[in-house]
Amino acid sequence: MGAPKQKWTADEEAALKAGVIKHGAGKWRTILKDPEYSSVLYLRSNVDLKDKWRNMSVMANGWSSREKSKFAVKRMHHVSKREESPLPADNDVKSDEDAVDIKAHEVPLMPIPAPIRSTIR
Amino acid sequence: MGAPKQKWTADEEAALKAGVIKHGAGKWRTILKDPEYSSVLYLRSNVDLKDKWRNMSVMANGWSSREKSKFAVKRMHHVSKREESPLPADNDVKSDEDAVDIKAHEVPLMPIPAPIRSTIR
DNA sequence: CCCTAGGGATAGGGTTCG
DNA sequence: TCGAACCCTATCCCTAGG
Repeated sequence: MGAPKQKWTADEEAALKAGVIKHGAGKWRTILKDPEYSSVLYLRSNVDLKDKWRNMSVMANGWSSREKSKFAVKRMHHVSKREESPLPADNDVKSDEDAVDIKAHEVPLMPIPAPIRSTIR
Repeated sequence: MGAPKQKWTADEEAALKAGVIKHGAGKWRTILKDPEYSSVLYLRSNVDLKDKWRNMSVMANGWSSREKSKFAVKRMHHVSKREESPLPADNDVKSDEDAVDIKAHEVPLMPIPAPIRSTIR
């Protein structure tokens, strides 16, 4: 196994971000073929770009973290949810009231030239 | 309180091992859906199988309880920038250094039928 | 056939509990 | 303190649709 998992480097993320700004989100193959970024992203496939962008977008949305202060931690183990319950009655109250601190990204994570996508699939 | 942690039984371990022999390591979902093992492993998730296999593998790898180098694990967050140079001279040539000297087990711990990892990413 | 979007599975690090 | 069991999620895989 040469590369079990290729972690994205900061350079690659920057190149992807720049590529999206230049060509637009969704134009993965175009970004990949741009000689400006191909030198950095040549290890990645168009699908990789898509996946990474999805992940970055999710992170930007809500950090939804679990790193709470030691206070107000009601994260205790519950009863066994093993036992194969057909009903997902698993109501885990996360109740995050944390203030989502914006990372102050100089680049908006979803520029998207023109999302002609009106109909939600 | 109930069962915070479900210890693996010998039956489950045997089923897991058999499943890996039959379907290959990494095919956790496939093993789980195999009716041959689902009767034993139905309490486990595919992630559980993966985790357990990891533990078993670690055990098999030569575990010296001896006083070895305990230099520890000063693992600071060091951004492993295995950055690729503009010259594609580096092709991730990771030779297998694993001298898998499995002798104590009749079952190889990594059979892996066929990693379809052929296409360069 | 190639590409993209999306869902789902896997790998590996981190955390918790005994 | 350490390890087994469990959690989190970035990355990878598979497939439908265009």
